Amino acid sequence: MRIGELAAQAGMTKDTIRFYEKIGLITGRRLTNGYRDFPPETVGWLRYVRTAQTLGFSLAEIARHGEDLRDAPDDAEALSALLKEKIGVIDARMAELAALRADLEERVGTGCPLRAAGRAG
Amino acid sequence: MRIGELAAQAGMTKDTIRFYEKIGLITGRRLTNGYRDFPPETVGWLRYVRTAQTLGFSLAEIARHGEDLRDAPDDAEALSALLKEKIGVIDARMAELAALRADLEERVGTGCPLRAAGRAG
DNA sequence: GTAGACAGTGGAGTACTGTCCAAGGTCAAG
DNA sequence: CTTGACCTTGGACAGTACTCCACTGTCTAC
Repeated sequence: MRIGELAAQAGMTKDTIRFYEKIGLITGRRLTNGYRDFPPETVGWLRYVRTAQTLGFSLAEIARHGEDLRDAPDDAEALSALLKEKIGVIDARMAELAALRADLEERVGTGCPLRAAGRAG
Repeated sequence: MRIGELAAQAGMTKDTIRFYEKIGLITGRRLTNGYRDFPPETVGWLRYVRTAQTLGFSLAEIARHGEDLRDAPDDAEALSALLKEKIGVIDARMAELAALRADLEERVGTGCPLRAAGRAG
């Protein structure tokens, strides 16, 4: 798959994909004419990248996730451990969100504006 | 409260606070000697800012939240509506997180690496 | 062999979010 | 009246994540 099609399927620009390749977030072989050639799974990976990104992970972190998982391909236990670690991060983030949500919910009832937030303010 | 104490209580640097003032995220009066003077609620507001930020909201968005709430101070209904809207955003984000989490959980079981993710890849 | 769609490179520029620094003003204590 | 902790400003710099541009090469079709 060449860069144009990948860009279309992943919903991002070619420039973005070249940028991601430059920083090591994705890798691809080259055709004899120099064109990039990506395997179809890259689409899924790029979608995962977008999701993780909107959830607050930096590209560097996401790249590390990918490497971590790539580095332990034949060790199911290590892989599980890694995935569980990521799940832990997500759980922490969800807990933060839940706390913020509860905060706002409380304020819906009391009509107390945001600036008076903060339990120790 | 002067900038140093605010910085200490909010857990950020004075520079950051000056930056936040510059972009309109916080406002404060000035003492006669030119020093900034912040009301104590600013601590809570800054903590909210940090939380919202780690949840993926930009400073511009957060500033808008603040303005929205400031603009409807005496209208309890409008305020509730705004808070509910923010809660909706949080719920959407949590749903995304939950989906990502489920994705990873499934992979913990199957040992399927990340790159094969993406339902349409 | 020329047009047009695709691809490549390198480098500049942008927006956001800070962070650091130099030069200087304010104020309380000794 | 100096020292030291605090404050002011303006501006330079940094890291992240793109985005755009000019110029050039490749491939397909006519």
